[in-house]
Amino acid sequence: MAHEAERAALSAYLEEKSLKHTKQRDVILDAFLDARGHATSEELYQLVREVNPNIGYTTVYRTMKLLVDAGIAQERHFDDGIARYEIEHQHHDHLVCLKCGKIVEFESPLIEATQEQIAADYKFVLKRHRHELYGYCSHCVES
Amino acid sequence: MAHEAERAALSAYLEEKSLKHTKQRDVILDAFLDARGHATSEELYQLVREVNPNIGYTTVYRTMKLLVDAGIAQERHFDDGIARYEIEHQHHDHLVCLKCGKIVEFESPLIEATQEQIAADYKFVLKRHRHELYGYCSHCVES
DNA sequence: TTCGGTGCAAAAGATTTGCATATGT
DNA sequence: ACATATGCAAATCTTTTGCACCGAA
Repeated sequence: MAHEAERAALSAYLEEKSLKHTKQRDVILDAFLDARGHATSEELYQLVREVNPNIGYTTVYRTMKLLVDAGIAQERHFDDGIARYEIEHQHHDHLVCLKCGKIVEFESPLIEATQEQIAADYKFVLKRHRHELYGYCSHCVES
Repeated sequence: MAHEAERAALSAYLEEKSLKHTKQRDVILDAFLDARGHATSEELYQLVREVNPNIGYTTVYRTMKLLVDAGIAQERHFDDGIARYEIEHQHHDHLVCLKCGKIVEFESPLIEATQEQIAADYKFVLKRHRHELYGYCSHCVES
């Protein structure tokens, strides 16, 4: 069975908070991890229903919120205003294709450093950031 | 009367598209320009009603969409998911205070250049970007 | 047995749309 | 006159909440 690290993280969080370990939470965690990031609530709901059609929308929302609190998932809003979830990991930003919707992650230490400098200039204590580049991917530019 | 440039731009756009020049559109344009950016639809609606209480929510939304199409306004979504409008201008990004909501604009040619480089690396043709730094402003850090 | 969890339906908040009426051109 | 604009109310869309019932510990 895959996803051991995240399963363990979830179990630890549930135990710490005296919350319960349910099969719905397992199914949703699996769906989220299988989706490999950037899945919307709707997409997760569909994936989850393939495994267990009795799980409701509400539970998907509530569980994703739980995973965010547990530090396993991160919620993001791109320009369409719909929430997407990705596996929590630091220091990366996104390129989004305006035509096909493809999302590519990138990292730039230079940009990271510059952000810190800018925050310092304005006397802000930085907590997080959002950096998205929108354009057309090589495939969509040609067509 | 202020806002000549934007008024002219709106008139030109209306004429070009055979749309009509109404007093509602004037009032909303004024409210938007007076707000100096980052106003929500709700805030614009309130401002507009001070001038003319008969103007409806719908017209504010429709007119802001029109201003966006005309290239006068730009719609942005920060992390709260509510649309905010700012006067169209290039090359700037935002620092947002997580406590008091203060929004500061900044520019960084270095970051701009790096973005172009990254897009090129991934063979993306860049159209626009969003770059927001979230943290605590100097005032809120102290309290 | 006891809380927390689930699922449904209903509520909520932001934005959009249908439609009859009003108004620029 | 005619086409577009407006304002209201109702509809949408995404997400949240209330509540009775279910199930993990």
